[in-house]
Amino acid sequence: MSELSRATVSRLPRYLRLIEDSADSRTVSSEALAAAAGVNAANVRRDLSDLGFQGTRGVGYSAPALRDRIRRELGIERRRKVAIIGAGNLGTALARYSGLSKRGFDVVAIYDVDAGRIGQLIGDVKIQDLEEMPSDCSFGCFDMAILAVPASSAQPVTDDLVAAGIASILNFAPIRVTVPDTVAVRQVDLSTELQILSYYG
Amino acid sequence: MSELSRATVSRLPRYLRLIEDSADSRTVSSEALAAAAGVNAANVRRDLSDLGFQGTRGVGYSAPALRDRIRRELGIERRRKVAIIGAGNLGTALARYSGLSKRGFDVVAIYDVDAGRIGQLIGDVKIQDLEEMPSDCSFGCFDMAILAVPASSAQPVTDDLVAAGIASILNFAPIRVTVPDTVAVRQVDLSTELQILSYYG
DNA sequence: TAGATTGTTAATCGATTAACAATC
DNA sequence: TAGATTGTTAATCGATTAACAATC
Repeated sequence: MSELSRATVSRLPRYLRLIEDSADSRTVSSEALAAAAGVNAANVRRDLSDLGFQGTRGVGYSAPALRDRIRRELGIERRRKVAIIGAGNLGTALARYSGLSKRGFDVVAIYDVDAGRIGQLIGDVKIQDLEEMPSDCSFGCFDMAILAVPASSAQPVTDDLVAAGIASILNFAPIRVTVPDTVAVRQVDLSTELQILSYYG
Repeated sequence: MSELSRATVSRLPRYLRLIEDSADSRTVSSEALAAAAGVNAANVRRDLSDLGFQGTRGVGYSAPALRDRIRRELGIERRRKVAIIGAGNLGTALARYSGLSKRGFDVVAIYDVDAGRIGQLIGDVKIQDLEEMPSDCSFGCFDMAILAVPASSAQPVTDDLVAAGIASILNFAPIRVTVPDTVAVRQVDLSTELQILSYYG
């Protein structure tokens, strides 16, 4: 089985969202998916074809079957366990975001170094000492991490996560972190986003 | 003057960051820029050529001149004024991020609807009533907005911003907003990022 | 001159899209 | 059958890269 292109993978969540947000309809057309994702209908058909997912000519695609297929492809056919590192304003905001649960992700742990925060609850998750993070990760409590720490801590924390066997990292710290090829990373940088916007605005 | 490609624009902030973060060196090579941005050196040379920026063979590119050129291209040769809409955990985290100032952006206003928050200070900016936002925007107090509001408010607030003449919107609310073609928008969605990571992780 | 590095070309690669036969 | 919509091809478009002459 060949890999999906990066472009295709980046569109799958948009297709999934349309299906999940329109709970009732049995079928969905490439045209509808295209409109929701902001792409061309031929592009959608190509994407789903690459996925090995077949529709019915004259009818469309089975919405529940497509939902399951995309979830399986994305690896969220079972729920994923996520840890949030850093319980400052950003980490707290991310932890409180209830949409995560709806999309297949459970925040199972939150870590911080501040003794004043450790032990407090965010939702129903207790903030733990960051020192417990590596063993929890090694133990398989979670396999995805969201970095919401200061720039200075981002790389050291990343190194600890990698050593503990993390699979994926979403980095909100304002600095790029480096990892081995075995670990998937995405970086969200506020300044970069604003600079790109500034060009177009 | 033809437009830069989207791919080129998305790399300019990475080149700029390298130069800004290594304050002392007079020249920078395409090889160094490529390593920092994670791309091919030929790609860098093509990008800078598209920008109309010339280096010196055998030497490299003038770092200060390139910095100025990229800033000008991105529209941050003068500082940009940014408003943050929503003073919850996320908005507060974004407002407190001092890196913004270093990258050419000044947070000049923060708005919220919560009477308990209005009047409080974040850094040296006072949280204002959201009702004052449209007139402030029309008056030119800011021309970029960061949305850190709940999903249900994102589209209405966006509509108000558009009506008031906003140039660019960075949307952190977990929902896609629609705007006229005249307005630049970027959406940062936590669930989508995690779903893409989940595929690769 | 010798070494380094740009600027540009041509080739390649990857992604998008129009178009339409297939078929429900 | 008639209308709708997929699945796929071929064309096109956009972006990347190797290679190397130009030249500092």
